[in-house]
Amino acid sequence: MSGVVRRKGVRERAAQATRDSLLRAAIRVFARHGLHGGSVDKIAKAAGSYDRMIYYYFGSKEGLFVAVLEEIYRRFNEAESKLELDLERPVDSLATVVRFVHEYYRKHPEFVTLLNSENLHRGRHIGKSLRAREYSSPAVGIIDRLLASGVTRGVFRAGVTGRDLYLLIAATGYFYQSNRFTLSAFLGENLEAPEAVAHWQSFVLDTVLRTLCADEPVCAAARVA
Amino acid sequence: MSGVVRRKGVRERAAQATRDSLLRAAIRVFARHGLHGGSVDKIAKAAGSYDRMIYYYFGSKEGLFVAVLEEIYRRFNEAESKLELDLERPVDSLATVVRFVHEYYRKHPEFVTLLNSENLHRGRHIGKSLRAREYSSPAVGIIDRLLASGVTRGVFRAGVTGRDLYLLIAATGYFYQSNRFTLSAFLGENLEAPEAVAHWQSFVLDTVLRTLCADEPVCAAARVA
Amino acid sequence: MSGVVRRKGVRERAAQATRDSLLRAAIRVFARHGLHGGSVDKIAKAAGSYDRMIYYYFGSKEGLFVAVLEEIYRRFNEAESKLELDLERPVDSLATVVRFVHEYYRKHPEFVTLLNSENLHRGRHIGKSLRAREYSSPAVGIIDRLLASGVTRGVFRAGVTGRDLYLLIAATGYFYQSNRFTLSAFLGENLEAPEAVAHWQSFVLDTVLRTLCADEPVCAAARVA
Amino acid sequence: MSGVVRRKGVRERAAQATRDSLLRAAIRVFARHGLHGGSVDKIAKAAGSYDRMIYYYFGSKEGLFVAVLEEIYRRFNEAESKLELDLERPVDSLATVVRFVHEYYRKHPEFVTLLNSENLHRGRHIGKSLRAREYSSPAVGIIDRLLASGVTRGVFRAGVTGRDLYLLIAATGYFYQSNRFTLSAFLGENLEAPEAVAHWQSFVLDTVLRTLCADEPVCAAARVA
DNA sequence: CATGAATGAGCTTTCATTCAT
DNA sequence: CATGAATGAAAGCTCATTCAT
Repeated sequence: MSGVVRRKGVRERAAQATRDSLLRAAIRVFARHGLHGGSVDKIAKAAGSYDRMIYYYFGSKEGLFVAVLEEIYRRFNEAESKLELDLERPVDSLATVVRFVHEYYRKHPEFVTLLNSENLHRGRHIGKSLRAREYSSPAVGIIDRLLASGVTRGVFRAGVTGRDLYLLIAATGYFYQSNRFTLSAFLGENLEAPEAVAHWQSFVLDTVLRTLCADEPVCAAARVA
Repeated sequence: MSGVVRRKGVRERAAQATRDSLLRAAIRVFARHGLHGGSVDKIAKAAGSYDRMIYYYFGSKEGLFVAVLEEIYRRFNEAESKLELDLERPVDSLATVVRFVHEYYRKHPEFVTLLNSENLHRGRHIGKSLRAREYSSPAVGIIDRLLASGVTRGVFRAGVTGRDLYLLIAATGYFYQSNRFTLSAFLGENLEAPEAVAHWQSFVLDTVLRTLCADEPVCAAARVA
Repeated sequence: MSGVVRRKGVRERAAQATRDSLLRAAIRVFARHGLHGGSVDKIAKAAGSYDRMIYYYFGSKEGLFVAVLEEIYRRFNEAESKLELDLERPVDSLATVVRFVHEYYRKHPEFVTLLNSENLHRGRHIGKSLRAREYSSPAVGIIDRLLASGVTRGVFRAGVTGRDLYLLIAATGYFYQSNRFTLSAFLGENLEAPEAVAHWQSFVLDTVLRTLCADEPVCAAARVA
Repeated sequence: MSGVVRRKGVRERAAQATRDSLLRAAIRVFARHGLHGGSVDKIAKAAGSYDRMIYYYFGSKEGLFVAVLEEIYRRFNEAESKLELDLERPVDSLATVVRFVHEYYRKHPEFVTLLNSENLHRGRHIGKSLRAREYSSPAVGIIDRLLASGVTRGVFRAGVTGRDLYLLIAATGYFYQSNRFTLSAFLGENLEAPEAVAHWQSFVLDTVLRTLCADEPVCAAARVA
C-alpha cells in the first residue's frame, strides 16, 4: 500500500472523502425517505457538506441517485463474491445461499428500500447507468452451477433453472424484509422477532429443497442433516 | 334533518361524489409518485376538484393517505371474498388462490406500490387506521382451511401453516410485480411478457405443491392433472 | 358608479389591489434590471407582497412578463388615443404626433427598456400574448389619415406611407432615449439636457416635413410658422 | 524577458489564445442573454475554458463586460476606417455611409444587443473604460467633412450638423434592427425580409437627402442618379 | 498557467396548509 | 359546501467568486 503509486495530494484525498461521505449520506437519506423525500440539502447536511457539492460531483439529484444505485449493487456483489461455496456439497451450499440472501436483505434494509424507490420510478435511473450491466446476475450463474453439481451427484432433480430458483430465494427474502411493517399489522405479529426470522428462513430452505429433490431419499437425508 | 334517515339529499350525493373522486385520484397519484411525490394539488386537479377539499374531507394529506390504504385493503378483501373455493378439491383450490393473488398484484400495480410507500414509512399510517384491523388476514384463514382439508384427504402432509404458505404465495407474486423493472434490467429479460408471467406462476404453483406433498403419489397425480 | 353593479366584496377589491401592485412593481423592476435581472422576489418585495402570489396570479415569471408587456402597450395606446389631432391642419398635427411619441418615450423610459428586453428575447413573450394583436398599430392608421389629408390639401407630396413615417418618428425618438447613455459617452455631451432634447425634436420634425413637402412653398411656410 | 521585444513565447501565445476565445465567447453569450443572463460558466464553457480563467484575465464578470464593449467598439471603428469615401462626390459618399451603418447593425446584431445591455445598466461600464474615449465619434467627423464638401459644391444646404445627421442615420438603422421582433408583431409583417430591408434603407437615404438639399435642383438631380 | 475544490447567496418554483367569505 | 386569497417553508438548482495547489 505505502509502496509505489501513492502521491495522491492531500486535496485529492479530501475531495474523495467529500464525494464518499455525500454518497454514503445519500444512501442513508434516500433509503429512509425515498427519492422525493430525500432532499439534496438533507443529504448534504448529513454529509457535513454543502448541497452544491452534490451538483459538483454528481451533476444533479438524479445523477446522485444513479450513483447510489450503482454503489448498492456493487456492495451486494462484493458481499456475494466473498461467499465460499463448496460445489461438492450442493445442499449445504444452497443453504448458504439462502441464508446469505435473506440475511443480506435483513442487514441492509437500505438495499431493499432503494430498489423499491427505483421500481416506483419504473427503473428509470438504472437504465441511465452505464455500469448497471456489470453488476447483473452473477448470482444466477452461481446457482446454476450449484444445481448442475447437485444433478450430477443425483441429489437434485433436473428441470429447475438457476434463474427461477434465484427469484424464489430473492422473493421470499425481499418480501419478508420489505413488507415487514404492513405484514406485521396484517398478521398481528412482529416479523422482526429473531425466532420469526429463523422460522421463515428454515421454511424457505425446506421449500427450496423440496422443490429440488422431491423424490430423492438422498436429499431428504441431507436435509435432515 | 327533517325526517329520520330518508334518502340522501342531492348535496350529500354530490359531496360523496367529490370525496370519492378525490380518493380515487389519490390512489392513482400516490401509486405513481409515492407519498412525497404526490402533492395535494396534483391529486385535487386529477380529481377535478380543489386542494382545500382534501382538508375538508380528510383533514390532512396524511389522513388522505390513511383513507387510501384502507380503501385498497378493502378492495383486495372484496375481490378475495368473491373467490369460489371448493374445499373438497384442495389442490385445485390452492391453484386458484395462487393464481388469484399473483393476478391481483399484476392487475393492481397501485396496490403494490402503495404498500411499498407505506412500508417505506415504517407502517406509520396503517397504525393510525382504526379500520385496518378489520381488513387483516382472512386470506390466512382460508388457506388454513384448505390445508386442513388436504391433510384430511391425505393429499397434503401435515406441518405446514396457512400463514407460511400465504407468505410464500404473496412473496412470489408481490416481488415479481414490485421489482419487475430492476429485475428486468438485472436479468436482461422482460418480466412482463405474458409467457414469462405464465411460466413464473406455474413454477410457483409447482413449488407450492411440492412443498405440501413431497412424498405423496396422490398429490403428484393431482399435480399432473 | 355607485349605481347598479357594484357589490365587489372587500376581498375581491384587495385581491385586485394585490395583483395590480405586483404588476406595477414588475414594470418597475423589469424595466430597471431586465428580465433576468429582475427576480420574482425583488418584485414581490417591491409590491409589499410575496413571491408566491406572482405564481398565483400570473402562473410564472414569464407569465408576469407577458402581462407586463400587455400593460405597457395598453398604456401607450391609451395615451395615444387621447391625442387630439385636427385633420384639417396636417402639419400641426404631424408636429403633435412627433412631439407625443418622443415625449412618451422620454417620460416612460420603462416602455423603452422593456421593449428592449423583449427584443433581446427575440419577441418570444409577445408571441405568447393573446391580447398583443389588439394593441398593434393604430398609430400607423392615424398617420396614414394625416398624410392623406395633407396630400388632398396640397401640403404634402404623395408617395410616403404612414408605416414608413411612423418608423422614422419612432426610430428617432426611441434611439435617442434608449441609447442616451452610450451616446452621451460617445458624443461627449449630455443628451438628457433639455436644450439637447428640444433641439433633437425640432431637427426631427424639420426632417419629417422636408421629406414630405420638399418642393412645396406652402409647406415651407407652414414650417416656419 | 531576456532581450528586448523579440517574439512572443509559446506560452504567451497560448495565453493570448485563451483570452481571445473567452472574449469572443463572452460577446456571443452576453449578446444573446444579456449581462445578467450570460453567466461566467456559460461563457467559459462556450470558450472551451474554465470560469476561473475569466477572473485571471479580466478580474471579474464586470471587467469582462467592459472588455467586450471595448472590443465591439474597436471592431466597429475598424470597419468604419475601411470605408472609402470620395469627398468630391458627397451624395454618393453619404449613400455609402447610410448603407454601411445600416448594414453593419444588420450583420452584427451582437453590437446592437450589447449596447442595449449597456444602456440598460445606464452606461455604467463604458464609463469605467479607459479606452472608451478613444473609440468615440470619428463617424461624426467624417460626416462633418462630407457635409462641408457638399455645401462648398452647392449640393447641400448649410445648417445641418454632422452630429445630427449621424444620429438620424444611426437611429433609423439601429431601431429597425434592435426592435425588429416587437415591430414585426406590431406591424404584422416581417421586417427581416430582404425587400423590407432594402425599402427601408432607400427610404432613409431619400429622407436624408431631402433634408440636406431641399431647394437644390442640383441635389435632386444627384438623387435621381 | 491552469485546474480541482469549495462556498454563501441567490434563483424560480412547489409544498402543505389556513383564513375569510 | 365550495372557493378565492394568502402564507411560511422548503424544494432543486445556478450564481459569481475565492482558495489551494
